[in-house]
Amino acid sequence: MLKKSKAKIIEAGFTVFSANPTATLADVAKEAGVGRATLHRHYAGREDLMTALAMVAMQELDDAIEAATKDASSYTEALRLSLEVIIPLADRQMFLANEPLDHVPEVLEAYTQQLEETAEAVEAAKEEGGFDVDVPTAWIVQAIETLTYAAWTVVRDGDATPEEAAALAWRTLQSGLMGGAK
Amino acid sequence: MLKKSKAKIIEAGFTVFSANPTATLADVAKEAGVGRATLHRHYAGREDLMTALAMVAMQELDDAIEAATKDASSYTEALRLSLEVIIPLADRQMFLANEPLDHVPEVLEAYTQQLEETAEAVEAAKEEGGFDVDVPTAWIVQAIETLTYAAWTVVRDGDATPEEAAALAWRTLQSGLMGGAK
DNA sequence: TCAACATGAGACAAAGGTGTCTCATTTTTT
DNA sequence: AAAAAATGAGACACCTTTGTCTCATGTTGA
Repeated sequence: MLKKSKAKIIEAGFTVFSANPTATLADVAKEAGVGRATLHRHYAGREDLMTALAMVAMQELDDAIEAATKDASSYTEALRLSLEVIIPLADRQMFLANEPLDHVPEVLEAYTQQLEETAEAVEAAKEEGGFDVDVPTAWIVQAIETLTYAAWTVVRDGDATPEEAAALAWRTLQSGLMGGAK
Repeated sequence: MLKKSKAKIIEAGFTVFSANPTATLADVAKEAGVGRATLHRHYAGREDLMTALAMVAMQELDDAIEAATKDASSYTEALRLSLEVIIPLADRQMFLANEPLDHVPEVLEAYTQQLEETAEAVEAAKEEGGFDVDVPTAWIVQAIETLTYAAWTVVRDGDATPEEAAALAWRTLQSGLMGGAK
């Protein structure tokens, strides 16, 4: 049952650290229904576990985006579809953002590549007319990331359904929230 | 020199915790050029210090917004001006977001009130036609918050000046980033 | 100058988290 | 059934952080 224990620990890690980023390894082990020693048998320490969680989270993101954009009709549409599928995954990512994992080459590389892929998609969308070429790509990438987070929070707070939140985030990105006349 | 010590500790708190949210009180004391015992004389413990930091940060925000919107011509314009002045203050706020301070009544109340004030301003701006009345206020508030954060990050990363970032954030909110023809 | 107060430095104990190890038990594989 | 592997539980030492206390020094204000 080696695989199962590792999987249970990872899943517990997401659950526990999402709720409390400073939770202890004992908390994680308990949530996983596993002895503390067993956790250490699979992951050398806290940083090891965090690294594993980060890698899993990023892989999940990759997979979800890959699946969602498989048959997108354009880069712009691919970005919209990505936004949609990323929202439910946000809670598996957010607690990692504040984890100082930049010094782990493995994580840094994967993260950097993810950002680059987004940037490339944005540039491609620009050529399609999906985004204004005069707006810096760095800004568009940041806006996508943070609006995804915003969408996740309003869903979490019960202020919108995932579909509604995705639509709002995309609209904000594309055409903003301006109203008509009074 | 009582006042000065407290002030130095607070300032050091912002500096140190911004760089590393899990820094120790010894780190803060050192940065403040103050003995660790002195820190404890002014703030009972870590949570006390964090609470003080949160209150100061929120007060700064209030003051900045108050000053910036003093002679705004409309609620919509007031929101734009607020966005502008908030961006440089973001680094004094962000590290507090991940601090579990909800159980401190003092902080919770101030934070709640701040959100409410923003929501009220948004509703007022809606009536002016600044925002579409069909877009939920909760979304607009979240979008303002997260785009402010986005603006702060691009400035931090050297990808834009504060003025550029503020303009980009506001444009995103108002009319989005859509491009014209290819 | 003198008294009150604030401070720095260091010692100290307490608490919590971490990592390691052992041993008995359970589970899996052969 | 027997061997091998994985696990749970607990004990243990180690380290860091925290909070308290004391004492000598420095600063402020009367």
